[in-house]
Amino acid sequence: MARRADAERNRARILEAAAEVFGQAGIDVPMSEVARRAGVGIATVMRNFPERERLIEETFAGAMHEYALTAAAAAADPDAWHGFRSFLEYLVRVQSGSRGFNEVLTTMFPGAERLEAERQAALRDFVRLVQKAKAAGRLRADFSPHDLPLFLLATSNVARLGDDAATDRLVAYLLRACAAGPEVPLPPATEPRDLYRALESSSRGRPA
Amino acid sequence: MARRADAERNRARILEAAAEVFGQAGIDVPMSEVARRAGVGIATVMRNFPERERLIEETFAGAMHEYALTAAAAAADPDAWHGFRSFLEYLVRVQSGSRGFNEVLTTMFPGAERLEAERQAALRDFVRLVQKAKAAGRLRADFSPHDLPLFLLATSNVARLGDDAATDRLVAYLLRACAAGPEVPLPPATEPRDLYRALESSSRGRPA
DNA sequence: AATTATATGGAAGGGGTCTTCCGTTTCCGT
DNA sequence: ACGGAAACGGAAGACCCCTTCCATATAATT
Repeated sequence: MARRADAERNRARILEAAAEVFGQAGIDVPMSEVARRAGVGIATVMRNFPERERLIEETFAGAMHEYALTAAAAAADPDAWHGFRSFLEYLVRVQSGSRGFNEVLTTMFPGAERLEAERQAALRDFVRLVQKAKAAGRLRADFSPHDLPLFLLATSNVARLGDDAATDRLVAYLLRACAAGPEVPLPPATEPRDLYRALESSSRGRPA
Repeated sequence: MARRADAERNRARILEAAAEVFGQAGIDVPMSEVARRAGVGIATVMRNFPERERLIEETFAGAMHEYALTAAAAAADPDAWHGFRSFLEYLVRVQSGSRGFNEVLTTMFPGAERLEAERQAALRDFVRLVQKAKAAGRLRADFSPHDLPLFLLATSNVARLGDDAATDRLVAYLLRACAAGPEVPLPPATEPRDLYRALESSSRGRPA
Protein backbone atom coordinates (compact mmCIF):
# COMPACT_ATOMS: atom_id res chain seq x y z
CA MET A 1 0.00 0.00 0.00
CA ALA A 2 3.08 2.26 -0.09
CA ARG A 3 2.95 5.20 -2.43
CA ARG A 4 5.76 6.04 -4.78
CA ALA A 5 8.31 8.58 -3.73
CA ASP A 6 7.40 11.03 -6.48
CA ALA A 7 3.73 10.92 -5.50
CA GLU A 8 4.63 11.76 -1.91
CA ARG A 9 6.87 14.56 -3.06
CA ASN A 10 4.15 16.00 -5.27
CA ARG A 11 1.62 15.85 -2.46
CA ALA A 12 3.96 17.78 -0.23
CA ARG A 13 4.54 20.36 -2.94
CA ILE A 14 0.82 20.80 -3.44
CA LEU A 15 0.28 21.39 0.27
CA GLU A 16 3.12 23.85 0.41
CA ALA A 17 1.78 25.71 -2.62
CA ALA A 18 -1.74 25.70 -1.22
CA ALA A 19 -0.52 27.20 2.05
CA GLU A 20 1.08 30.02 0.07
CA VAL A 21 -1.72 30.61 -2.40
CA PHE A 22 -4.57 30.28 0.10
CA GLY A 23 -2.64 32.35 2.60
CA GLN A 24 -2.27 35.21 0.12
CA ALA A 25 -5.52 35.15 -1.79
CA GLY A 26 -7.96 33.10 0.27
CA ILE A 27 -9.46 29.61 0.03
CA ASP A 28 -11.41 30.30 -3.16
CA VAL A 29 -8.36 30.58 -5.38
CA PRO A 30 -8.62 28.35 -8.48
CA MET A 31 -7.13 24.89 -8.03
CA SER A 32 -5.22 25.51 -11.25
CA GLU A 33 -3.27 28.24 -9.47
CA VAL A 34 -2.35 25.82 -6.70
CA ALA A 35 -1.19 23.38 -9.38
CA ARG A 36 0.84 26.02 -11.16
CA ARG A 37 2.48 27.16 -7.97
CA ALA A 38 3.27 23.56 -7.03
CA GLY A 39 4.71 22.81 -10.45
CA VAL A 40 2.34 19.88 -11.07
CA GLY A 41 -0.61 19.27 -13.37
CA ILE A 42 -4.18 20.04 -12.39
CA ALA A 43 -5.06 16.31 -12.51
CA THR A 44 -2.40 15.62 -9.88
CA VAL A 45 -3.99 18.14 -7.53
CA MET A 46 -7.44 16.61 -8.10
CA ARG A 47 -6.17 13.09 -7.52
CA ASN A 48 -4.58 14.03 -4.23
CA PHE A 49 -7.50 16.22 -3.12
CA PRO A 50 -10.71 15.41 -5.01
CA GLU A 51 -12.56 18.21 -3.21
CA ARG A 52 -11.45 21.69 -2.28
CA GLU A 53 -12.48 21.07 1.31
CA ARG A 54 -9.99 18.18 1.50
CA LEU A 55 -7.20 20.46 0.43
CA ILE A 56 -8.28 23.15 2.87
CA GLU A 57 -8.45 20.60 5.69
CA GLU A 58 -4.96 19.34 5.07
CA THR A 59 -3.46 22.72 4.33
CA PHE A 60 -4.63 24.26 7.58
CA ALA A 61 -4.40 21.20 9.79
CA GLY A 62 -1.22 22.49 11.39
CA ALA A 63 -2.44 26.03 11.90
CA MET A 64 -5.69 24.77 13.36
CA HIS A 65 -3.84 22.50 15.73
CA GLU A 66 -1.76 25.44 16.83
CA TYR A 67 -5.00 27.38 17.37
CA ALA A 68 -6.22 24.65 19.71
CA LEU A 69 -2.86 24.51 21.50
CA THR A 70 -2.88 28.28 21.95
CA ALA A 71 -6.36 28.17 23.46
CA ALA A 72 -5.20 25.44 25.83
CA ALA A 73 -2.14 27.46 26.78
CA ALA A 74 -4.28 30.55 27.36
CA ALA A 75 -6.63 28.53 29.58
CA ALA A 76 -3.62 27.29 31.53
CA ASP A 77 -2.17 30.77 32.03
CA PRO A 78 -2.05 31.51 35.81
CA ASP A 79 -3.11 35.05 34.95
CA ALA A 80 -6.45 34.42 33.29
CA TRP A 81 -6.92 37.95 31.99
CA HIS A 82 -3.47 37.84 30.44
CA GLY A 83 -4.45 34.54 28.89
CA PHE A 84 -7.66 36.01 27.51
CA ARG A 85 -6.01 39.11 26.15
CA SER A 86 -3.10 37.33 24.57
CA PHE A 87 -5.45 34.76 23.00
CA LEU A 88 -7.41 37.51 21.27
CA GLU A 89 -4.21 39.16 20.17
CA TYR A 90 -2.95 35.85 18.80
CA LEU A 91 -6.21 35.46 16.88
CA VAL A 92 -5.94 38.72 15.04
CA ARG A 93 -2.29 38.08 14.36
CA VAL A 94 -3.10 34.86 12.49
CA GLN A 95 -6.12 36.50 10.82
CA SER A 96 -3.84 39.20 9.48
CA GLY A 97 -1.08 36.76 8.57
CA SER A 98 -3.04 34.40 6.36
CA ARG A 99 -6.13 35.33 4.41
CA GLY A 100 -7.07 31.71 4.00
CA PHE A 101 -6.78 30.87 7.67
CA ASN A 102 -8.72 34.02 8.46
CA GLU A 103 -11.52 32.56 6.36
CA VAL A 104 -11.18 29.14 7.96
CA LEU A 105 -11.53 30.69 11.43
CA THR A 106 -14.85 32.25 10.46
CA THR A 107 -16.26 29.36 8.44
CA MET A 108 -17.25 25.88 9.59
CA PHE A 109 -16.68 22.87 7.36
CA PRO A 110 -18.88 20.03 8.57
CA GLY A 111 -17.08 17.58 6.28
CA ALA A 112 -13.61 18.50 7.53
CA GLU A 113 -13.76 16.58 10.76
CA ARG A 114 -10.22 17.20 11.84
CA LEU A 115 -10.56 20.98 11.51
CA GLU A 116 -13.84 20.93 13.38
CA ALA A 117 -12.44 18.72 16.12
CA GLU A 118 -9.62 21.22 16.74
CA ARG A 119 -12.09 24.09 16.67
CA GLN A 120 -14.22 22.32 19.25
CA ALA A 121 -11.19 21.64 21.42
CA ALA A 122 -10.23 25.30 21.26
CA LEU A 123 -13.77 26.33 22.17
CA ARG A 124 -13.77 24.00 25.20
CA ASP A 125 -10.56 25.56 26.43
CA PHE A 126 -11.93 29.01 25.70
CA VAL A 127 -14.93 28.19 27.91
CA ARG A 128 -12.52 27.31 30.72
CA LEU A 129 -10.53 30.45 30.08
CA VAL A 130 -13.67 32.59 30.27
CA GLN A 131 -14.70 30.98 33.56
CA LYS A 132 -11.29 31.62 35.09
CA ALA A 133 -11.14 35.23 33.90
CA LYS A 134 -14.61 35.88 35.30
CA ALA A 135 -13.68 34.21 38.58
CA ALA A 136 -10.62 36.44 38.71
CA GLY A 137 -12.91 39.43 38.31
CA ARG A 138 -11.22 40.52 35.12
CA LEU A 139 -13.88 39.55 32.61
CA ARG A 140 -17.43 40.81 32.80
CA ALA A 141 -20.09 38.41 33.96
CA ASP A 142 -22.21 38.97 30.87
CA PHE A 143 -19.51 37.78 28.47
CA SER A 144 -20.34 34.49 26.79
CA PRO A 145 -17.83 32.01 25.31
CA HIS A 146 -20.07 31.93 22.26
CA ASP A 147 -19.12 35.54 21.66
CA LEU A 148 -15.84 34.16 20.34
CA PRO A 149 -17.14 33.60 16.79
CA LEU A 150 -18.73 37.05 16.89
CA PHE A 151 -15.37 38.55 17.75
CA LEU A 152 -13.69 36.51 15.04
CA LEU A 153 -16.22 37.74 12.48
CA ALA A 154 -15.76 41.29 13.67
CA THR A 155 -11.99 41.25 13.40
CA SER A 156 -11.93 39.22 10.20
CA ASN A 157 -12.73 42.02 7.75
CA VAL A 158 -10.44 44.47 9.46
CA ALA A 159 -7.58 41.98 9.70
CA ARG A 160 -7.96 41.34 6.00
CA LEU A 161 -7.10 44.95 5.20
CA GLY A 162 -3.56 44.32 6.36
CA ASP A 163 -3.53 47.51 8.43
CA ASP A 164 -2.17 46.62 11.86
CA ALA A 165 -3.18 49.92 13.39
CA ALA A 166 -6.81 49.34 12.44
CA THR A 167 -6.74 45.78 13.69
CA ASP A 168 -5.11 46.67 17.00
CA ARG A 169 -7.62 49.41 17.57
CA LEU A 170 -10.63 47.21 17.01
CA VAL A 171 -9.21 44.55 19.31
CA ALA A 172 -8.66 47.16 21.95
CA TYR A 173 -12.30 48.24 21.64
CA LEU A 174 -13.46 44.65 22.02
CA LEU A 175 -11.22 44.04 25.01
CA ARG A 176 -12.44 47.21 26.65
CA ALA A 177 -16.03 46.15 26.06
CA CYS A 178 -15.64 42.88 27.94
CA ALA A 179 -12.95 43.72 30.50
CA ALA A 180 -13.93 44.17 34.10
CA GLY A 181 -10.73 45.65 35.40
CA PRO A 182 -8.93 48.95 35.05
CA GLU A 183 -9.09 50.63 31.70
CA VAL A 184 -6.27 50.73 29.24
CA PRO A 185 -5.96 53.41 26.58
CA LEU A 186 -6.78 52.61 22.96
CA PRO A 187 -3.94 52.40 20.47
CA PRO A 188 -3.80 55.37 18.13
CA ALA A 189 -6.59 55.80 15.61
CA THR A 190 -5.79 54.35 12.23
CA GLU A 191 -4.44 56.59 9.47
CA PRO A 192 -7.56 57.56 7.52
CA ARG A 193 -5.93 57.76 4.11
CA ASP A 194 -4.54 54.23 4.41
CA LEU A 195 -7.84 52.90 5.65
CA TYR A 196 -9.97 54.38 2.90
CA ARG A 197 -7.49 53.29 0.24
CA ALA A 198 -7.75 49.75 1.54
CA LEU A 199 -11.55 49.93 1.28
CA GLU A 200 -11.55 50.66 -2.43
CA SER A 201 -13.19 48.08 -4.62
CA SER A 202 -10.04 47.44 -6.60
CA SER A 203 -8.07 46.82 -3.39
CA ARG A 204 -10.68 44.30 -2.40
CA GLY A 205 -10.45 42.11 -5.49
CA ARG A 206 -13.54 43.57 -7.04
CA PRO A 207 -13.38 44.93 -10.58
CA ALA A 208 -13.88 48.72 -10.87
CA MET B 1 -32.40 63.19 -27.41
CA ALA B 2 -35.46 61.76 -25.65
CA ARG B 3 -35.48 58.07 -24.97
CA ARG B 4 -38.35 55.83 -25.95
CA ALA B 5 -40.92 54.89 -23.41
CA ASP B 6 -40.08 51.19 -23.52
CA ALA B 7 -36.41 51.92 -22.91
CA GLU B 8 -37.31 53.98 -19.84
CA ARG B 9 -39.61 51.25 -18.61
CA ASN B 10 -36.90 48.63 -19.06
CA ARG B 11 -34.34 50.74 -17.24
CA ALA B 12 -36.67 51.05 -14.30
CA ARG B 13 -37.32 47.31 -14.32
CA ILE B 14 -33.60 46.61 -14.35
CA LEU B 15 -33.01 48.88 -11.37
CA GLU B 16 -35.87 47.32 -9.47
CA ALA B 17 -34.59 43.82 -10.21
CA ALA B 18 -31.03 44.80 -9.27
CA ALA B 19 -32.22 46.16 -5.92
CA GLU B 20 -33.87 42.80 -5.24
CA VAL B 21 -31.09 40.57 -6.53
CA PHE B 22 -28.22 42.57 -5.07
CA GLY B 23 -30.11 42.98 -1.81
CA GLN B 24 -30.54 39.21 -1.47
CA ALA B 25 -27.31 37.83 -2.86
CA GLY B 26 -24.82 40.71 -2.93
CA ILE B 27 -23.34 42.93 -5.62
CA ASP B 28 -21.42 40.13 -7.35
CA VAL B 29 -24.51 38.36 -8.65
CA PRO B 30 -24.29 37.64 -12.40
CA MET B 31 -25.74 40.36 -14.58
CA SER B 32 -27.69 37.64 -16.34
CA GLU B 33 -29.62 37.07 -13.12
CA VAL B 34 -30.50 40.76 -12.97
CA ALA B 35 -31.66 40.52 -16.58
CA ARG B 36 -33.74 37.43 -15.88
CA ARG B 37 -35.37 39.00 -12.85
CA ALA B 38 -36.11 42.15 -14.82
CA GLY B 39 -37.56 40.19 -17.72
CA VAL B 40 -35.19 41.74 -20.27
CA GLY B 41 -32.27 40.46 -22.30
CA ILE B 42 -28.71 40.57 -21.08
CA ALA B 43 -27.77 43.04 -23.87
CA THR B 44 -30.39 45.47 -22.56
CA VAL B 45 -28.82 45.41 -19.11
CA MET B 46 -25.36 45.99 -20.62
CA ARG B 47 -26.61 48.86 -22.80
CA ASN B 48 -28.15 50.61 -19.84
CA PHE B 49 -25.25 49.89 -17.50
CA PRO B 50 -22.04 49.04 -19.40
CA GLU B 51 -20.19 48.40 -16.13
CA ARG B 52 -21.32 46.71 -12.96
CA GLU B 53 -20.25 49.73 -10.94
CA ARG B 54 -22.73 51.87 -12.90
CA LEU B 55 -25.54 49.55 -11.97
CA ILE B 56 -24.44 49.46 -8.35
CA GLU B 57 -24.23 53.24 -8.23
CA GLU B 58 -27.72 53.72 -9.56
CA THR B 59 -29.25 50.86 -7.61
CA PHE B 60 -28.05 52.13 -4.25
CA ALA B 61 -28.26 55.86 -4.93
CA GLY B 62 -31.43 56.13 -2.87
CA ALA B 63 -30.20 54.04 0.03
CA MET B 64 -26.93 55.95 0.10
CA HIS B 65 -28.78 59.25 0.12
CA GLU B 66 -30.84 58.00 3.03
CA TYR B 67 -27.60 57.04 4.77
CA ALA B 68 -26.37 60.60 4.41
CA LEU B 69 -29.70 62.01 5.58
CA THR B 70 -29.68 59.73 8.61
CA ALA B 71 -26.19 60.87 9.56
CA ALA B 72 -27.33 64.48 9.23
CA ALA B 73 -30.39 63.79 11.37
CA ALA B 74 -28.25 62.06 13.99
CA ALA B 75 -25.89 65.05 14.06
CA ALA B 76 -28.89 67.33 14.51
CA ASP B 77 -30.31 65.29 17.38
CA PRO B 78 -30.41 67.52 20.53
CA ASP B 79 -29.35 64.43 22.50
CA ALA B 80 -26.02 63.66 20.88
CA TRP B 81 -25.58 60.27 22.50
CA HIS B 82 -29.02 59.24 21.40
CA GLY B 83 -28.06 60.41 17.92
CA PHE B 84 -24.86 58.37 18.03
CA ARG B 85 -26.52 55.25 19.34
CA SER B 86 -29.43 55.36 16.95
CA PHE B 87 -27.10 55.99 14.01
CA LEU B 88 -25.15 52.83 14.79
CA GLU B 89 -28.36 50.90 15.24
CA TYR B 90 -29.64 52.21 11.90
CA LEU B 91 -26.38 51.07 10.29
CA VAL B 92 -26.67 47.48 11.36
CA ARG B 93 -30.33 47.46 10.45
CA VAL B 94 -29.54 48.34 6.85
CA GLN B 95 -26.55 45.98 6.85
CA SER B 96 -28.83 43.14 7.88
CA GLY B 97 -31.58 44.20 5.52
CA SER B 98 -29.66 44.24 2.27
CA ARG B 99 -26.61 42.18 1.57
CA GLY B 100 -25.65 44.38 -1.35
CA PHE B 101 -25.92 47.62 0.58
CA ASN B 102 -23.97 45.99 3.40
CA GLU B 103 -21.18 45.45 0.88
CA VAL B 104 -21.52 48.98 -0.49
CA LEU B 105 -21.13 50.40 3.03
CA THR B 106 -17.82 48.60 3.46
CA THR B 107 -16.43 49.14 -0.03
CA MET B 108 -15.43 52.36 -1.76
CA PHE B 109 -16.02 52.84 -5.48
CA PRO B 110 -13.80 55.67 -6.70
CA GLY B 111 -15.62 55.73 -10.04
CA ALA B 112 -19.07 56.01 -8.50
CA GLU B 113 -18.89 59.67 -7.66
CA ARG B 114 -22.43 60.06 -6.44
CA LEU B 115 -22.08 57.21 -3.96
CA GLU B 116 -18.80 58.56 -2.70
CA ALA B 117 -20.17 62.09 -2.38
CA GLU B 118 -22.98 60.82 -0.13
CA ARG B 119 -20.52 58.77 1.88
CA GLN B 120 -18.36 61.84 2.37
CA ALA B 121 -21.37 63.90 3.39
CA ALA B 122 -22.33 61.26 5.93
CA LEU B 123 -18.81 61.19 7.31
CA ARG B 124 -18.77 64.98 7.71
CA ASP B 125 -21.98 64.80 9.70
CA PHE B 126 -20.60 61.90 11.69
CA VAL B 127 -17.60 64.03 12.61
CA ARG B 128 -19.99 66.69 13.92
CA LEU B 129 -21.98 64.05 15.77
CA VAL B 130 -18.84 62.70 17.43
CA GLN B 131 -17.78 66.18 18.53
CA LYS B 132 -21.19 66.86 20.06
CA ALA B 133 -21.33 63.52 21.85
CA LYS B 134 -17.85 64.07 23.27
CA ALA B 135 -18.75 67.61 24.34
CA ALA B 136 -21.81 66.17 26.07
CA GLY B 137 -19.53 63.79 27.95
CA ARG B 138 -21.25 60.74 26.54
CA LEU B 139 -18.59 59.57 24.07
CA ARG B 140 -15.05 58.83 25.08
CA ALA B 141 -12.38 61.31 24.14
CA ASP B 142 -10.29 58.68 22.39
CA PHE B 143 -13.02 57.78 19.89
CA SER B 144 -12.20 58.85 16.33
CA PRO B 145 -14.71 59.50 13.56
CA HIS B 146 -12.51 57.34 11.37
CA ASP B 147 -13.45 54.42 13.57
CA LEU B 148 -16.75 54.43 11.66
CA PRO B 149 -15.48 52.24 8.80
CA LEU B 150 -13.88 49.93 11.37
CA PHE B 151 -17.23 49.53 13.08
CA LEU B 152 -18.94 48.98 9.73
CA LEU B 153 -16.43 46.28 8.83
CA ALA B 154 -16.87 44.69 12.23
CA THR B 155 -20.64 44.53 12.02
CA SER B 156 -20.74 43.63 8.33
CA ASN B 157 -19.95 39.91 8.67
CA VAL B 158 -22.21 39.45 11.64
CA ALA B 159 -25.09 41.37 10.04
CA ARG B 160 -24.74 39.15 7.01
CA LEU B 161 -25.59 36.08 9.06
CA GLY B 162 -29.11 37.34 9.44
CA ASP B 163 -29.12 36.64 13.18
CA ASP B 164 -30.44 39.75 14.90
CA ALA B 165 -29.41 38.56 18.36
CA ALA B 166 -25.80 38.26 17.25
CA THR B 167 -25.87 41.64 15.54
CA ASP B 168 -27.46 43.41 18.50
CA ARG B 169 -24.93 41.92 20.86
CA LEU B 170 -21.93 43.03 18.83
CA VAL B 171 -23.35 46.53 18.51
CA ALA B 172 -23.87 46.62 22.25
CA TYR B 173 -20.24 45.65 22.78
CA LEU B 174 -19.08 48.40 20.43
CA LEU B 175 -21.30 50.99 22.07
CA ARG B 176 -20.07 49.98 25.49
CA ALA B 177 -16.50 50.27 24.28
CA CYS B 178 -16.87 53.88 23.24
CA ALA B 179 -19.52 55.17 25.64
CA ALA B 180 -18.51 57.46 28.44
CA GLY B 181 -21.70 57.37 30.44
CA PRO B 182 -23.48 54.83 32.62
CA GLU B 183 -23.34 51.25 31.50
CA VAL B 184 -26.18 49.41 29.90
CA PRO B 185 -26.50 45.65 29.99
CA LEU B 186 -25.72 43.58 26.92
CA PRO B 187 -28.59 41.95 25.06
CA PRO B 188 -28.74 38.19 25.58
CA ALA B 189 -25.98 36.05 24.14
CA THR B 190 -26.82 34.62 20.76
CA GLU B 191 -28.17 31.09 20.47
CA PRO B 192 -25.04 29.02 19.80
CA ARG B 193 -26.70 26.41 17.61
CA ASP B 194 -28.11 29.07 15.28
CA LEU B 195 -24.80 30.87 15.15
CA TYR B 196 -22.70 27.85 14.30
CA ARG B 197 -25.20 26.69 11.70
CA ALA B 198 -24.93 30.09 10.05
CA LEU B 199 -21.14 29.76 9.97
CA GLU B 200 -21.17 26.57 7.94
CA SER B 201 -19.54 26.78 4.55
CA SER B 202 -22.71 25.79 2.73
CA SER B 203 -24.66 28.53 4.53
CA ARG B 204 -22.06 30.98 3.37
CA GLY B 205 -22.33 30.28 -0.34
CA ARG B 206 -19.27 28.13 -0.37
CA PRO B 207 -19.43 24.65 -1.85
CA ALA B 208 -18.88 21.80 0.67
C1' DA C 1 18.29 -4.07 -18.11
C1' DA C 2 13.54 -5.47 -18.50
C1' DT C 3 9.05 -5.50 -16.84
C1' DT C 4 5.10 -3.95 -14.50
C1' DA C 5 2.48 -1.07 -11.81
C1' DT C 6 1.95 3.53 -10.47
C1' DA C 7 1.69 8.27 -11.49
C1' DT C 8 1.60 12.00 -14.59
C1' DG C 9 -0.52 16.18 -17.22
C1' DG C 10 -2.37 18.37 -21.36
C1' DA C 11 -6.43 18.75 -23.52
C1' DA C 12 -11.27 17.97 -24.26
C1' DG C 13 -15.71 18.78 -22.60
C1' DG C 14 -19.14 20.86 -19.57
C1' DG C 15 -20.88 24.72 -17.11
C1' DG C 16 -20.64 29.65 -15.88
C1' DT C 17 -20.02 34.83 -16.83
C1' DC C 18 -19.35 38.62 -19.79
C1' DT C 19 -19.23 41.11 -24.32
C1' DT C 20 -21.02 42.08 -28.64
C1' DC C 21 -23.13 41.26 -33.19
C1' DC C 22 -27.00 41.60 -36.21
C1' DG C 23 -31.53 40.22 -37.68
C1' DT C 24 -35.90 41.47 -35.78
C1' DT C 25 -39.17 44.20 -33.25
C1' DT C 26 -41.06 48.28 -31.47
C1' DC C 27 -41.80 53.04 -30.90
C1' DC C 28 -42.73 57.62 -32.43
C1' DG C 29 -43.05 61.43 -35.55
C1' DT C 30 -45.12 62.74 -39.80
C1' DA D 1 -50.74 54.08 -41.90
C1' DC D 2 -45.95 54.39 -43.01
C1' DG D 3 -41.09 54.76 -42.56
C1' DG D 4 -37.00 55.35 -40.13
C1' DA D 5 -34.55 55.28 -36.03
C1' DA D 6 -34.18 53.37 -31.64
C1' DA D 7 -34.26 49.37 -28.98
C1' DC D 8 -34.40 44.63 -28.49
C1' DG D 9 -32.36 39.77 -27.24
C1' DG D 10 -30.58 35.24 -28.48
C1' DA D 11 -26.53 33.28 -29.67
C1' DA D 12 -21.71 33.14 -30.70
C1' DG D 13 -17.26 33.73 -29.00
C1' DA D 14 -13.83 34.63 -25.46
C1' DC D 15 -12.37 33.63 -21.01
C1' DC D 16 -12.52 31.11 -16.61
C1' DC D 17 -12.89 26.99 -13.50
C1' DC D 18 -13.54 22.16 -12.76
C1' DT D 19 -13.61 17.17 -14.09
C1' DT D 20 -11.77 13.40 -16.38
C1' DC D 21 -9.63 10.66 -20.13
C1' DC D 22 -5.74 8.27 -22.01
C1' DA D 23 -1.18 8.24 -24.04
C1' DT D 24 3.09 8.75 -21.89
C1' DA D 25 6.49 8.90 -18.24
C1' DT D 26 8.44 7.31 -14.08
C1' DA D 27 9.43 4.52 -10.09
C1' DA D 28 10.13 0.11 -8.06
C1' DT D 29 11.09 -4.70 -8.27
C1' DT D 30 13.32 -8.69 -10.08
